[in-house]
Amino acid sequence: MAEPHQLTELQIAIMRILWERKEATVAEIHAALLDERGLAPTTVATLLSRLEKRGAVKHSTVSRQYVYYPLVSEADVRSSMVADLTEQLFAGDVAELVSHLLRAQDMTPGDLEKVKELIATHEAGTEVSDEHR
Amino acid sequence: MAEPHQLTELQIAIMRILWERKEATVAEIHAALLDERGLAPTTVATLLSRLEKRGAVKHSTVSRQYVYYPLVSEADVRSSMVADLTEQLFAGDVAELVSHLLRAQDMTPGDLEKVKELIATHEAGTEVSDEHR
DNA sequence: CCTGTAATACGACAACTGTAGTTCATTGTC
DNA sequence: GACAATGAACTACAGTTGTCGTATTACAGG
Repeated sequence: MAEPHQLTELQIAIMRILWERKEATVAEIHAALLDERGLAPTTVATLLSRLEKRGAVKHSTVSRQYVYYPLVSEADVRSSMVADLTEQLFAGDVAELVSHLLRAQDMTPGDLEKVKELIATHEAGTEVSDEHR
Repeated sequence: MAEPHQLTELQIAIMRILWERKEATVAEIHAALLDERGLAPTTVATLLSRLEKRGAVKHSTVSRQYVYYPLVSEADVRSSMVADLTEQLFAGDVAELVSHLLRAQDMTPGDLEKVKELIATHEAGTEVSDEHR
């Protein structure tokens, strides 16, 4: 059984819908994906079965329709996948990843601003709780 | 023809060796991977052929041995894969990725220090004309 | 009851990946 | 010149993924 935290693009697309709505029927998910991808309803159903088989989602039955909901959280998947990427491409060095983000044109000046704020907030948060102990 | 910039774990492991050494024979790559993975020499050869087929590496022949070298740079692969991950899991928002890094236990205090330095250096480097590295 | 319809279950197929065995060609040695 | 060793080419196979078509089942109406 494959890691339920390592997902492919399409699988993530499906999970994203589930994460947003907390739960959804096959038909709903199919409808949500119709715009960008022209998938057949059965295709979506197959994907969901497979995701269930490996523990990423689960379903309950409501009047002959399956209602799926996520078993793994978005945060878990993010953590897992970011960690893997960091491990594989940056030898596990998170700072190197950020360095890449800065160096490559990946980060816009706006992003940079936001990041600086994030760091400030983050430090304030951790520092305060530390020092007020 | 699959994107030569989207690589799997094993493929990256091979590319990493090539990136480090600039070039290597099949035997060398096999030797380098022997410790962690117990791959047969033919397995490594197969992987390299496939990587060549899709344009990630190329080889020249030196006295009946293939010497492979990378066609895609580590920076390219990093950019491509980080961008994809950001797109899929963070709706393309780089700041959100960093935010995740901060929030999750992914980043150690040491990493945070390094990141702050990186940002400082980065800003110094981009506003004034700059030096070279 | 009978039947059409809406949903799921099941099976298929092509690509790609990880993994390796087997065959074939080249070349250094007696 | 025949032979063994070395290295590449080719073939294979199972597992996962993306994609569906078809079979089956259950339920609402008549």
